[in-house]
Amino acid sequence: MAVSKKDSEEQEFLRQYNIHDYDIPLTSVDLVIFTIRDNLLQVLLVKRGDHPYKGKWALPGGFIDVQRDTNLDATALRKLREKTGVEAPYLEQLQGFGSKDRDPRGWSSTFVYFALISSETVELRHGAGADEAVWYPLEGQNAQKPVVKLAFDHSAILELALQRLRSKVEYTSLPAYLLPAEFTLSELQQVYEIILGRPLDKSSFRKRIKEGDFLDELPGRQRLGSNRPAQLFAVRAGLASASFNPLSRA
Amino acid sequence: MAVSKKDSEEQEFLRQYNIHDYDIPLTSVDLVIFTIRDNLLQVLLVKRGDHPYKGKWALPGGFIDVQRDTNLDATALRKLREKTGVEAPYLEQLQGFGSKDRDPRGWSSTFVYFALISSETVELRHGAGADEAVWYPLEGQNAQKPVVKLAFDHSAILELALQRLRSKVEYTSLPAYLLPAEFTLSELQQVYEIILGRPLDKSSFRKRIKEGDFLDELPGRQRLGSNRPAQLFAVRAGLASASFNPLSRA
DNA sequence: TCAATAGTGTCTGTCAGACACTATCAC
DNA sequence: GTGATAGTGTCTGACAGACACTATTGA
Repeated sequence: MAVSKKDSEEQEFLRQYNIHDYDIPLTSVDLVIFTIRDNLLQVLLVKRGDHPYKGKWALPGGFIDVQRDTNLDATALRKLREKTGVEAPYLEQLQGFGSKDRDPRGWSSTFVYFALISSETVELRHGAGADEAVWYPLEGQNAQKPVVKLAFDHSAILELALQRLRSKVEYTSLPAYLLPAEFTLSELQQVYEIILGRPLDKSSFRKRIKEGDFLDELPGRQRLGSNRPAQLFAVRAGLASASFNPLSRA
Repeated sequence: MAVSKKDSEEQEFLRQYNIHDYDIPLTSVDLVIFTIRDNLLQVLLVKRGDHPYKGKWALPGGFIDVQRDTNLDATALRKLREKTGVEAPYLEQLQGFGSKDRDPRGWSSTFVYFALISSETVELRHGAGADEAVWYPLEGQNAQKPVVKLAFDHSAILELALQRLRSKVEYTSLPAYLLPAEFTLSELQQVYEIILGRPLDKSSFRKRIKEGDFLDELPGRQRLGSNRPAQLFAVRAGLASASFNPLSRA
C-alpha cells in the first residue's frame, strides 16, 4: 500500500519532533507502601542519598525509565521490586501531584501509587548504593498525622494515602493484602480494626466477609493453639492488583 | 545566617541540573468534560488541528505551561476555560495514564481530569486557530460504549471516566453540577436517572437528597407552570470543586 | 372541573449491629 | 475440669424502596 500524502506529512512532523526543544516538567512515580508489622500499620520510607533533600526521609520512587518501562504500572512495580523484592502486591494508582515549586529542580509532577504488601514477604534492600529503607509505624488506633516531616510534598501525599486507605477499607477487601497468603478470619478482623482504629463486631464482620465472596476456605488448613483451631483462608486467585468492591452493597 | 556547607553543596547541584540532559516522558493534562444537553449525557470532544492524529476527534487537553501554570489543577482549569469559557466547575482528577506507545512522539503520560458543567454556562470557542469543538452525546439509557474512535488512548479514558461518573453518582451529589445554578428536585432526579439509566423512586430520592444536606432551598424562588409550582434549590456554597460524599451512609 | 407535576405519609422486608450462645482445642 | 479463642444464632431498631396519598398551580 502506498504511503499517502497525509501519512508522509505526519512522518515528517514526527521526524522533526524533539522533546528537548520544549520546556517540560519533570515526571516521576512515587509509592506509598503499607504493611502491618507488630500490630501496627506501617509505611515504607527511604532516606534520600542524593540531592535535593539529601539525607531527608521520603517516599520511595524515582523517574520513569523510558527505555525499560512500558507503562506507569511497570515503573511502579519496578520501584517496588527494587525496594522490597515484592513482585505481586495489591497496587493501584492514588493520584497525581504536580506544581511549580514542589521540587527545587523545577516544575515537577508525580504519579503516586498505593501498595499493600505482607511484611513477611519483604526483604528490604540495604547497603551498596541503595538508600536506607525503614518501616515507619503510623501510631496505633487514634493515630493522627505521621510525626516525621518528609521531603518534597510527601507528607501531604502520605496523609492522603492514609485517608484513602481508611475510606476504602470500609467497603472493600483491601486489608487481606496486608496479610501473608494464609490467614484466619480473626487475624483479618484485627487488621481491619488496626486500620479503622475501632473494634468491629465479630458476627457481622464474618457475615460481610463471607458474603463478599472474595476469600477461599483452605480445606484442611488450620491454625492450631491452646484453643479451638481456626480455619485458614486465602484471597481468591485472580483478584490481585485488580479493582473490586466485594463488600459494597451497590 | 551563613550558608552552610550542605546548603551550598545543594545549590551547586541545582545549578548544574539541566532537565534537558535526561530522557523524560512527555507530560500533558487531558479533560473529560461532561454536561447534560437535550436530556442526554454529553462529552466535549475536539478535532485535532495538529499532528499527531491530525483531524481525529480527541479529548481536550494539552501540555503544562511551566511558565504560567502553578500546579496541575491550574493547567486543567486553564484548558477548561480555553475550550468552554467556564470558570468554576466541578473538577477532580480522574487518573494518570502513561506508556511507551500511547503517543507516536514517544513515551507519554497524562493527568486526566474529570469536569462537570452546566451546558447553559458554556460558550464553545470556535474559529481562529481553535480546534473545532462539539458536544458528543453518550447514547441514552442503556448507552454502552461511545461510537467514535478517539485519538491516542482517549476512547479507553472516556470509558473509564463514564464508569467513574456512574459509580460516584450512586452516593454523591455530583449530578447537581451538571445543572444550572438553580434547579428543582425533579430536574435533579431526572439527571440522576439519565446517568444511571434507570428510574428512581421519588420519595426515597428526596429523602436522601434532603438528608445529604448539600442543597440550599432558595426562599421564594419557584419554577412555575401549569401545575403545582416547584421549589428551587442551589448547591450549597463552598462545596464546588471539593471532594465530599453527602449521600454516603458511612 | 381536569391535567399535570410537586411533594408527603405509610407500610414492609431487609439487614447491620448487639449480644448471647455453642464448639473445640491445650493443658 | 479451666481458659482461651473460633464460630453461630437470635433479636431488634433503622431504613430504603414501593406505593398510595394529598397539594397547588394553569387552563
